[in-house]
Amino acid sequence: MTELEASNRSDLLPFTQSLPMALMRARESTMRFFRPVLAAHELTEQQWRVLRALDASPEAPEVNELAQHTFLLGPSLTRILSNLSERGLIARAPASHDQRRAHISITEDGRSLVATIAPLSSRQYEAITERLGENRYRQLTKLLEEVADLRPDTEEARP
Amino acid sequence: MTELEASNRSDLLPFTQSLPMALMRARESTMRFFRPVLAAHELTEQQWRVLRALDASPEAPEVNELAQHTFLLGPSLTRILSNLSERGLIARAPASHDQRRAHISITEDGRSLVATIAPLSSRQYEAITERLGENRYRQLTKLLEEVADLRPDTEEARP
DNA sequence: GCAAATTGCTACACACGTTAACTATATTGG
DNA sequence: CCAATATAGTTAACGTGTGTAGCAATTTGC
Repeated sequence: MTELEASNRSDLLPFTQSLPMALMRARESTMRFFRPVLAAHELTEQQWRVLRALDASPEAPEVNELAQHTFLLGPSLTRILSNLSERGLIARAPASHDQRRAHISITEDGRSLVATIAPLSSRQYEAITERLGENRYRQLTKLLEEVADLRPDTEEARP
Repeated sequence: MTELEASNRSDLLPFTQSLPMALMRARESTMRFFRPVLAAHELTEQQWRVLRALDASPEAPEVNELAQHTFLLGPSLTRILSNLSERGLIARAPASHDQRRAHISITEDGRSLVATIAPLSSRQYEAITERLGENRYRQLTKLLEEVADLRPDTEEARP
């Protein structure tokens, strides 16, 4: 036991048992599998998520829709789309009936990049699943979904 | 099934089953419990981790040691310590035998802030544990530790 | 001893998460 | 019709993660 863990004046959980911390470290570990693959193609994980979503989408979605499917917030997505657009991996087309909206589509360059990275990415997933075991993997994703659905009830100050 | 999930040209997992995504969303959910508490005192989660670690430490640790215990990176910790120092919540003292090192300690103001927030934080942990059930909670933290210990084996280019 | 390598920490660049403000376009109500 | 409101998206500001580079103090190896 180290010095820092020895005392606990404030009656708090040690860090290793703190759920947010444990989640962050676990995510960090899994990302260590993927980051090298993506970095080799100058992509961040979020950029990759966007490309992957667009590649899988049969039609060009609007920004809002894309944000929901990639779990990105508007401002982040705006930046990511600017970046990907400059690199010619995606394209934007204004909606005909509503000038506020824009349809985002993946370009041929974008598609071939996805096709290049996809198998490498899959291999990393397989590596993780193997090490963890399919049972534990399924167990974990199930628990994570439950946690993701948790909401604080003390939403005071609701107008 | 939505449009984006319908097709999957690249043979990849849908987003909701991607482990890094699931971990991120789960963390996001848990943080929704704590953020209001910390925000009320102008603290970020990382700043709170540092204060909590210092409060629990019997002696003033060096920056390196503190980084390990809070799972923060050096550059991040540097910024956080500057911030907390300006606010008078921590103090730095150069090590006597090695001028590169510095010992970080929590001030009385810092301690009283921790004492104020700690019970509120604990209440949020209890809320999460209750909703999830103690069994699931333990199960989850155990799995997360296993995942956190995963390392990619394909560390090519090892000098 | 003193140059070379190492260590502890900081600075900087780039990207994302979050919140709030802002612009431009559409829609609604009187 | 036109003002008031709502919506889609962007911009701005701040803090953090990651990676790289840098500086100063210390240790090492000859």
